[in-house]
This record gives sequence, structure tokens and C-alpha cells, in this order.
Amino acid sequence: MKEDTTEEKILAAAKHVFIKKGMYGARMQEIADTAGINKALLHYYFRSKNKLFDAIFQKAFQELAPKTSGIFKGSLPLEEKIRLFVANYIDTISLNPFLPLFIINEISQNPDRLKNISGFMGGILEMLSKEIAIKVKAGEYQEIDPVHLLINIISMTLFPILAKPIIQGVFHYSDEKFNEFLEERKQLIPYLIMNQLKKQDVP
Amino acid sequence: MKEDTTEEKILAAAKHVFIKKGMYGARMQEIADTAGINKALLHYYFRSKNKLFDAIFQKAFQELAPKTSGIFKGSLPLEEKIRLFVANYIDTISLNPFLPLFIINEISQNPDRLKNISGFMGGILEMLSKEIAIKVKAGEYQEIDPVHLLINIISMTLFPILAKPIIQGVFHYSDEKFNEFLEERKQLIPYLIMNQLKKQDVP
DNA sequence: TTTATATTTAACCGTTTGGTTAAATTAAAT
DNA sequence: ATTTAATTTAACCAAACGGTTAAATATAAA
Repeated sequence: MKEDTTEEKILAAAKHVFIKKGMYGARMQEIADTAGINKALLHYYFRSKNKLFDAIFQKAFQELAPKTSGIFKGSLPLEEKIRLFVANYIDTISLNPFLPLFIINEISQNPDRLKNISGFMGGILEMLSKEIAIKVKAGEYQEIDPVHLLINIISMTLFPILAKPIIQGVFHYSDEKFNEFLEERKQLIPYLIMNQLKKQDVP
Repeated sequence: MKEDTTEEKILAAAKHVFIKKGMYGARMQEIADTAGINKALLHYYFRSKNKLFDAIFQKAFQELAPKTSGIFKGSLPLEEKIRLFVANYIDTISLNPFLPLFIINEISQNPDRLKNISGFMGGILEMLSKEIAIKVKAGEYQEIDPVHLLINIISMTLFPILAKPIIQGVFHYSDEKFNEFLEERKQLIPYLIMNQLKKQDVP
């Protein structure tokens, strides 16, 4: 038995509709319907569309930051950490595939929204930097800008999910085939990244 | 002296506004203003917003497919081809940075639009496949799914441009610093890709 | 039970927006 | 010069949408 407050139902519905349709594509009526209430009550809880949007945007943004506390704190080898990170991230985002596009869109249209957000991806970057620095000193890894490294991982992980309908259309991938494709990338991406780190003959 | 037809001015204006604001965010009035005409004349040339959108969408999509005929037909080493491709693609898309997001958005909201498009990226994929197959037989490259390879290149090239405002916000990159960042990637991406191809000890 | 709060119903308002229309004006074609 | 087509002006319409309001009803708190 769920014990959902009306406000929680509204926020859940709003997040769902906003993420799928965007700030301007979303309709207050549809949010009310999804929450199982009417428009008057919706405005009774949140005076305006903007207020409601603000209420869900930060939460949505947080969901884009992968939960990596467990993974990166451990003492596993880096390759294993990256493997876990990528697999975890693909699975998480696949549950909410419209989320990345939504965030990118809203930030693109209104970069000021970033001002309320802090420390995004900061944890991962810090741990990545430290781990690499040690191995570089030990001569095991070659030097690389951790930002490029992080962006490489995120790009190869997120972009295919973002461009899913295009990839499916262009390569004629069924839903099953596309999922296989993503599964393969869980191996491929960490492998590619580690190759770059370990390769000794710098150009 | 430009010899622009009114229809051409409309199409240029429509492409510009649609790409920046999307199908639903774009306003017919703004398109008319951008074209330097009035709303009545706009509807005189294109009866509806949908007709106008259809008229520009295919063109916009074509622009997303990099012009690679020259690059991939030559007999340069693959690494050099990829280097040229990435540099060329980054420069082209940077001139129209809203284009990829626009295409992904519209296809996401309405995948049927893909049905009118054919052969997208097909050329590149074919040449890539052939070139790799030869080297694999010769024992120089390890086997890899060309689709993954292409998606890796595209991901690492396009995603940072797509996520530009987020990257700038999160890492506090100025416009100049971000451009440097992209310049660095012109070297980094081909290097990473070739490492993957050449690495001999398969896991 | 009484009181306060939550929720519904249903009508309404103002603005924005895509689209139309008719008449006037300008430019081009014959 | 006359006809045809292109362009402007300006008013207008209908639908969609965010938001409001007032009254009725249900629910929970006191």
C-alpha cells in the first residue's frame, strides 16, 4: 500500500511530463491528469508552471549524476571501477531515457539554471584525477587530462541513449538489438578507455 | 550583391529559427521577421507551419551528415582520415551548434520523420568497414564492429558540442577555454580510436 | 459535532498563436 | 499601358493554454 501525498503525486507527475515534453511542451492539464487530480488543485499546490518546474528541475538534474559513491570509494582496480560505472550508468539512464535530453535542452535554452546546481560530477572527477595521478607517477599510465577522460566516458555512454531513435532508424535496430548494442558497450567502453591510459608509446 | 528569392529567404529564416527553437518553440512571426517579410506573405508561400517545417527538415538533416566524400575516398592512412574527419566535423558543427540537438529532439518526438531519410552515414560506415576488414585480415587491426567504432567517433565528437553549456557551467570553461578543449579533442579522439584498433592483446 | 482543510466542478478571463481575409500598394510581365 | 503577380497593411477568428474564481462537496482535525 502506497502512502502518497498529493504533493508527491504532483511532483512525480510533473517530473514525468516535463522530462518527456520539456518546459514549453508540457501542459498543466496533462500534469494534473497524470497526477490523478484536476487543474484547480494543481494550481492550489503550485501557483504557476514556473514554480512547479523549478521544484522538479533540481531533482531531475541530480538523477543525471550517477550514484558512484560506492563504486569509486572501493579499492578495486580502475578498469573494474569504470566497468561498474558504465554498466550502472547505462542501466540507470535506460530507466529514464528522456532525462539527459531534457536536461541538455533546458540548460541550452536557459543556462542560468545551472547556477543553482553545485558539485555535479565533482566527486567522480576528483577520484579519477587522484587515481590517475598516482599511476602516472608510478609510470603505469600515461598523462591525460581527467576532464577529457571523463567526457570521453560520458559521451560514449550517454550519446547512444540520447540518439537512440536515430541509431535505430539508421541501422534498422529493433528494441532488442539496440539493448544488445548497449550491453556490448558496457564492455567496449571501459576497454577503450583503459587502452588509452595504458598505451606506452605516446605520439 | 545577393540575388535571394523570397522563398529562399523564407527557407533560410525558417531553418534558422526552427533549429534554434524547435518545431513547437518556433513562432511564425519570428520566422517572418527574420526573413524580412510579414506573416501574410509567409503564409502565402507556405500554407502552414507544418509544410514549412517539412520543407526545411530534410535539408537540416542532410547538414548533420558530414561531407566526407573527399576524405574517405583518398588513399591516406586510416588514422589520418579519422583525424581529418573529426576536425572537419567539429568545425562544421561548431558553425551551427544547435543543429544536432534539434535533429535529436525532433526525431525523438516523432521518429516517423526518419522514414523520408535514406543513406545517412551509410557512406562512411561502408568505407570504414572495408578498410578495417582489410587490415584485420592482414593482422594489423583487431576485429571490431564498425557500428560501434562509428558511434564512438560520433559520440566523442558530437556530445561535447551538444552538452556545451553544461560542460562550461560545470567546469567553469570560458568560450575560449571551451574552444581550446574542442581543439584538443581533434587530436585526442583519433588517437584513442586508433589505439583501440591497433592494440594486439585482446582481452 | 463543529471547524478547518483538501478536492472537485465548472465556468470564466486574458494572452498567445496559427491561420485567414480583404483591400491597398508595389513591382514585374505582356 | 494593361494585366498579372508579389507584397504590405491591418484587422480579424478560433483554438489552445496558463491561470483564476466561486461555489459545492468530501475529508480530516479539533
